[in-house]
Amino acid sequence: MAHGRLANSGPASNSDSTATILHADLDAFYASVEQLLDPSLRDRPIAVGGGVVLAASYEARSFGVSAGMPGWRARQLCPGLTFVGGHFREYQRLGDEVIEILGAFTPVVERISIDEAFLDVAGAVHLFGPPATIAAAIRGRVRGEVGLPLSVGVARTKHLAKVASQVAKPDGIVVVPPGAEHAFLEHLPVGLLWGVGRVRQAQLAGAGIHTIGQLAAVDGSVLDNLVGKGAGGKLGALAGNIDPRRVEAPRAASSIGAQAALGRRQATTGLLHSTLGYLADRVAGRLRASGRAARTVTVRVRFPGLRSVTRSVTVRPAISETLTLTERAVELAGTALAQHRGEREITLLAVSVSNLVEPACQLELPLRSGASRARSKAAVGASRWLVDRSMDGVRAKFGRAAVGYATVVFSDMDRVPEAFRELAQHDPRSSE
DNA sequence: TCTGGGGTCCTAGGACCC
DNA sequence: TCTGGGGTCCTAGGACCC
Repeated sequence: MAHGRLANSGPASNSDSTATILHADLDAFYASVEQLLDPSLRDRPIAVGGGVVLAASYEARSFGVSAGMPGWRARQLCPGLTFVGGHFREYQRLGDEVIEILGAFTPVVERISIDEAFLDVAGAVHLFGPPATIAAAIRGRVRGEVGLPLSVGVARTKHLAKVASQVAKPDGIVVVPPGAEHAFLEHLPVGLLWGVGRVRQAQLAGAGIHTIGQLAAVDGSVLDNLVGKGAGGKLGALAGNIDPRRVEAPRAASSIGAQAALGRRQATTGLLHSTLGYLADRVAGRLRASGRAARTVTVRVRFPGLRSVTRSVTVRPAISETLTLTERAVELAGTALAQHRGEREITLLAVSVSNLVEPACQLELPLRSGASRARSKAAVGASRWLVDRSMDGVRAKFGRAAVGYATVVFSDMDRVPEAFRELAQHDPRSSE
């Protein structure tokens, strides 16, 4: 690193310009947990996953193996690679333990995924010392009590703290003292900025922009033309270190979805019904558990070659009934497929709901005389909702498999471990 | 032989309203 | 007769994040 590791930020002042934002990020989390659980895997190139690499140990990364890579490609790059199945419940448990340790230093913790969180330690320096000292103490406790390597970035803003923790990896601390921000960022690659992925990195590289310093020097309108207006403004602010976001409590999710990879399959009516039924069942269940209903339903159909289309519909009243969601999803998938008749096979189906609202009172059953179509529709909705609620209750006691709609119970969609689906939801509120 | 599951945010065009 | 401007909502797609 051009700027090395700034292990010391000097004595902390109590002024507003002190860097008190920490970003704590577990290193190669899934892979590190596997190496923790099975000592024979330590110091060896391993990957969690199978068809796709979910996480790679640093030993594997040195061969070029990285998360998201197809399994066959990873084996090509690293012939000695060991694949491990994945202990998803352990990931959740150990991730929670780490977050608990963070909470011992400050209540201002914003968990943003299973393995990383922001902290603002402004109110904790009197108890625990300067931020750099707190960062070191956190790392020590996580290493000692949980057994996992954690990297920490310390800076004045969240975004900068996150960049710093990436620079600190593996297993390090980087402190960016106030005033040193521009020097710190100048020679770092643009890809370290939040919001710069493969595509934008390539766009920027095409314009000769490789470092954050170069990006900060670019005129705003030029940047807008390069990567689009919204992204351009954001990137400019980030590169120029104007980033006022605070550490905050997690919000409720604004969408809920589920998907299932199918391999290559003929899009038969039977496949559509069973798969969409299964997915709608998962989504609607979580929707009801959150006490909300959805106005917008979206279905995604993916074809070979990762080409995908989405179809969505916005309805009123909002829905949370499994069968109603299934019907909308089947209709949408039908529309999408009718518009892509050339496609013989599909590789994935996804159902998601958004536009989430507080449900209207579900128990008003308009069952009096002369049921109009609207009224009978409402009655169907209400009775479906009651059936769903009683199934939710049974499942809460006896597990998902205890009861369900026939197409769902008999579908073969549980190839993906339930624990992985639960983990992927990573709803930060669930582990308070 | 391009793969897993779960999300967020942004854009652009069109419908529709005043 | 069809011109102005502004706003909201909806749909489809895409980049990005873990």
